[in-house]
Amino acid sequence: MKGRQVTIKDIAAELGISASTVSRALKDHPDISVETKKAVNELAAKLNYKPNVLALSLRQSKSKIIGVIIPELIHHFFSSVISGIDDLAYANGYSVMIAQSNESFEREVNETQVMLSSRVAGVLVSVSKKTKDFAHFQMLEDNGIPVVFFDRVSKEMKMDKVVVDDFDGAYKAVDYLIKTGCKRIAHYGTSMHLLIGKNRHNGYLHALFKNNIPIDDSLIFKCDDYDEAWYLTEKLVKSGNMPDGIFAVNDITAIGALQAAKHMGLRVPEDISIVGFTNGRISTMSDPPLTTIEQHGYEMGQIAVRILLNRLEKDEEEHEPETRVIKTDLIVRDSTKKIS
Amino acid sequence: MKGRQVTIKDIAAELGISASTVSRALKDHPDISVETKKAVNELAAKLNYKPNVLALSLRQSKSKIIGVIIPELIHHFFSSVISGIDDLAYANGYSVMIAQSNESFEREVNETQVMLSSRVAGVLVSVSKKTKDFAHFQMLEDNGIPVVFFDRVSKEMKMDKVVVDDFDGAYKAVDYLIKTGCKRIAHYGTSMHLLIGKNRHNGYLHALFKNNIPIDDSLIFKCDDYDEAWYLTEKLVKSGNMPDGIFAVNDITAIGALQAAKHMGLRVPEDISIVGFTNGRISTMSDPPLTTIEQHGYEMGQIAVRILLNRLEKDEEEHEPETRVIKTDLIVRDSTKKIS
DNA sequence: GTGAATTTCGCAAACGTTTGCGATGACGTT
DNA sequence: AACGTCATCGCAAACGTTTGCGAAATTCAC
Repeated sequence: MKGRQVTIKDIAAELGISASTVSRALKDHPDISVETKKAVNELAAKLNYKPNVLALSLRQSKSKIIGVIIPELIHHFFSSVISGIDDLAYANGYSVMIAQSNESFEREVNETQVMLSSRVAGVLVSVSKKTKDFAHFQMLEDNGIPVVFFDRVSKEMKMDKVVVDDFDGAYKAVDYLIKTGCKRIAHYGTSMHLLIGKNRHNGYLHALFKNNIPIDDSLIFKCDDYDEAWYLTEKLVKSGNMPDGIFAVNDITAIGALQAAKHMGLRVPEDISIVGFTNGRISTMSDPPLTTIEQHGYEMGQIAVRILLNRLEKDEEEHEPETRVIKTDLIVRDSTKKIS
Repeated sequence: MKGRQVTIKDIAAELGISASTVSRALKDHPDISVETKKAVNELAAKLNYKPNVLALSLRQSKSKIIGVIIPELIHHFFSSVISGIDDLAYANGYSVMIAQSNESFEREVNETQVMLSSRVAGVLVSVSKKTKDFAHFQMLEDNGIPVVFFDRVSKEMKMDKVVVDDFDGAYKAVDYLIKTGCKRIAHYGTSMHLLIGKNRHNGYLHALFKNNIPIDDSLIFKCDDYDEAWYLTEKLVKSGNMPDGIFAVNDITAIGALQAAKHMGLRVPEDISIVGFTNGRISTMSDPPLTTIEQHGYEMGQIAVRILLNRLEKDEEEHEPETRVIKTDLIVRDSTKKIS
């Protein structure tokens, strides 16, 4: 059963014609007679011929593969982005090669080498938390491989990006907290060297400012996962310096805070309101279900692919980098009070 | 900036030697003098030379790409499997090409064609719910591309498989419910034409049998998602025919039941105990956190890769299909009572 | 100094495909 | 009869790499 795969030459030999004729016949070239075309197509179907894309790619020195580099596959947000990428890529005849950096800079660099080696058509990437040097991506561009960044981006890169409007999303979240009566709102945020962290932070600040609420630095924390949120929230309750609202940088963190608060005897949302960010599957599963910000990951993936494809078919010499911003939506559930 | 990529010929030309010498120098062939090797390696580093794997794969008619076909990327379980696949593949110098069938049979067939066209080294697949005909996978094998199935498999396929011990997992879950005092245990199950559904169902039955509890058909339901579980549980409570334990086929379903039960005024686990299956991220986020069965998705991915790689390096003519069964673990949380 | 052994390298073919160009033959036109 | 015009097809090169084989050049032993 260990069969070689059938090639154009096999068809040519069986039919007693040349490989070039078979090639042309298969793509309906006008130079080929109808009978020959018919014979070729029939035999090709019978032998279950599939073109060898390796040879094809080698010939025209470009492949139909889109590379994707992400920090971690298991995050719901990233898998929804990839889902969007895969669907649109598939619809356009491209395949998707994935590589997770596992938040390791070395591995991320290594993956870019692999992408280069594989001569992918282009690369979509969300950088790892540790990445502060972007030379490896520039290297891809220098070798003619377009790069489009999504979600996790950096300001200094002058390349195509598609990001979520984190500032506005954070603003909406905090503004809603205020509108529902919260006066002392904490922010559980992530590292500031990622734009995403900075922008959400600024959105938070802006909402306070717009509503004439003074900024209280003692309510702003670096805290971006479940366990940290548990610990921090527990400590806050014990300290007696409890806020009446929390805006967390992601759903996991929000739920950590939510559960800790409940565990400490607080009622959500009566005693404290909590808002997350991402609208992952888990946000509907908590008790109460979490008010959060929808990031439209699937659409983000599709847009990234579209930008890449556009650039590939344009094939221009110089390219003006573009930044696409995706609007967020506030999803109101029961971890916040209603607007009265 | 739109640069061609550096090839072995470029190095050869610049150094005034032949391409074959460069090739041999790069892989430390003994035929090449130390000085030449040094010169080649230095220039290769300077020019940032990366071998073109397309050409390489074409030459030895086999690539270093592992294809993966799955129903849906966004399921936590599948993304953890892929994570395991990717990590081990990466460690062995392979890349991973993914393709989601979106539970569509046509697309699944199509993806196998793409895999064949891409001349991948092997394919790992979890079949779609709609797949009842496996000819397209046999076609891959006939063309010399090994296939390893995981999780969603079918009995009649005589190929390599790696599955979770669903029967035993279900048994453990239900047995635990019984040991903690439940007498009337419902099963929210999935379609029986997937082995996974049948095995979990049988595990449920076996646990009842072993504990001398009569089987009550009115407690067995086809119900495998969040909304269905909500609706069904609500109906059960209203009917007054409420069970005191539920074994659900997955976490999502379990949480749907859990929330509906709470919403109807029942206490979990005092009035009703609930066990899920998968141990996804969400199972820690519900209130109370869900008792469930750990499926070891990450390990499953790694094992699938290992089976594939073994087969690739063996390269034997005839191959005896192997089935690996992964043991599950019961994860006890607070949606069930304690053993007294 | 001769022959043999050894070191170091290049030639060319091959993987499967595409494509510019030229070749062949049939046919029609003068 | 001589020519041009088509329609149909094949040759060969190219993409980047590996590798068997042979060819130089050098070294060694006598």
